[in-house]
Amino acid sequence: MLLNVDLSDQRPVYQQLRDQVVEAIADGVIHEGNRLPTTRQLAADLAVNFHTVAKAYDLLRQEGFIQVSRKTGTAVRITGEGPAPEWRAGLRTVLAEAFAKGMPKEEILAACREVLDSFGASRRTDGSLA
Amino acid sequence: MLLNVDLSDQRPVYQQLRDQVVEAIADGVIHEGNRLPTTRQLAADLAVNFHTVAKAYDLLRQEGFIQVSRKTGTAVRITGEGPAPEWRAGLRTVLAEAFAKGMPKEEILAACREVLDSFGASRRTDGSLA
Amino acid sequence: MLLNVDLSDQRPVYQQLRDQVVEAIADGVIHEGNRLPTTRQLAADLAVNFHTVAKAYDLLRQEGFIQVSRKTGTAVRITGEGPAPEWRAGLRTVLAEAFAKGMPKEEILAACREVLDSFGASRRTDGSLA
Amino acid sequence: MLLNVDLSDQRPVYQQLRDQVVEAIADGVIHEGNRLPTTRQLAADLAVNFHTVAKAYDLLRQEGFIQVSRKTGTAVRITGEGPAPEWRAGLRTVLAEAFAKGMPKEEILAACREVLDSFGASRRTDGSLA
DNA sequence: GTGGTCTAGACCACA
DNA sequence: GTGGTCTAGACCACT
Repeated sequence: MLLNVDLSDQRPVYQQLRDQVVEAIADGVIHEGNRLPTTRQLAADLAVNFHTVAKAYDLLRQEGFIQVSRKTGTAVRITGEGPAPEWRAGLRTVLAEAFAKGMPKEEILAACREVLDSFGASRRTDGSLA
Repeated sequence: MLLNVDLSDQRPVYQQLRDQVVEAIADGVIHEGNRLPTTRQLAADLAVNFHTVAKAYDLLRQEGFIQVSRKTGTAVRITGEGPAPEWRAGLRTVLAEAFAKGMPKEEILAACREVLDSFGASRRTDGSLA
Repeated sequence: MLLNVDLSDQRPVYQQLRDQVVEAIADGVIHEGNRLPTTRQLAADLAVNFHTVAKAYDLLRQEGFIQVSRKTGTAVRITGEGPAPEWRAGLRTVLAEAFAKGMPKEEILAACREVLDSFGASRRTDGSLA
Repeated sequence: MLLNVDLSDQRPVYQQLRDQVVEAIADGVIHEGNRLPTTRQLAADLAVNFHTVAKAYDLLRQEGFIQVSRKTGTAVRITGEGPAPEWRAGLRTVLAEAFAKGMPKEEILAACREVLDSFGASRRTDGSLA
């Protein structure tokens, strides 16, 4: 079960799914060309409304993380174009939260390094997502 | 005009204000003990309802960034306790967004370093926030 | 009618509702997973504004007593993490009130025991809260 | 400095003063007949408005903890009549907070015992309060 | 004069 | 149909 829904999470369900797919790509758990389950399939597995899954997929498509085709379904797509320009604003806010709470810059940077080190390490064979 | 509202932003207004105050603290633009404008004053300056400002202030108070007193109004408060444990999850998501888009780890780390370098540097003389 | 509002009470209405829900959980009248009425429904039943009920629910959510989901509404959540550290300060004040009024320590302790004995005993069949 | 004011505390200042006096009586730090500072004196020491101190004293007087005389000033008064009937409601709420958070009854009772044990032990010679 | 509470009602996001 | 956001305005508590 790679994707899951936490109802106690503040984020909307579609956002949770979107974030988990992005992190799964970063982790290397899913790769370029891997196919994602159909919206109805994933919705059934997670016991959520399929419109919710569709919204998450649509968001991922707009952001360029996946490619949707009527014939071949939904597939992961690595573009290499880098994040959108707004990305830095989000990074700035997250880092500011820690620094404004008194966390030293070196520790924040160390945390970033640790997180980055955890990316691109995992591999899985079956490619199932849920 | 340190604080401002962008209606085209998808974030709620109170969240924008919260984020801007946190970044202003990280930037060193406002410091321990500095007073923030009164809810009604800031609301008037930004042309939003005072309840919206009050919600932003309440959120900042819950997070420990400010101290609200009926006597002295609202003041910045530096705790030095570090960010909440959930903070790392948010950091992970943000960094994953860049890495999944093909941005190299070194570049991501460089971006983090740049953002951190921009903190704690600014100073302003008048202390006005809006 | 499990929840009710007393306008002559000095506590704000949202605090009364919060306290009553906490006591209802302690009493065992409502359990893990039980759904609370919707904010607008409860507001209508109690003849208060739905924002007031929403504030009570938001407080309970912050404290970890309930879980709010756009999907399933509001549900009771038992965490088992124990009270916040500040809890002892509140306990101390309450006990001091009795002791400073001359109530003997054994009697105070007996009162605590009685109150605790009354918890976790009740059960109700219909599950209606208001 | 027996009494002090914490602006970051959620409680109003007059309530903080009232609680501290009650706890000081329970602790045995101040006794029957001890005189409290004048409102103006205490207000000056704590750097608060003297109306605030007057409000705290008035509350304590209404509750029977102190006696106010134009001639002899304000003095502590132990009545031995026990707490007001509403006291149990407050106790119930505090204990419910812990039990609803999963704290075992024995632990709650142990906490009550510890707090009670801490009462009536202290003594001070000079009787100064602030 | 500050923040807090409550009301009333509109509109939106989410599922 | 649920909760969330925002507006508008009244009144109160506290200092």
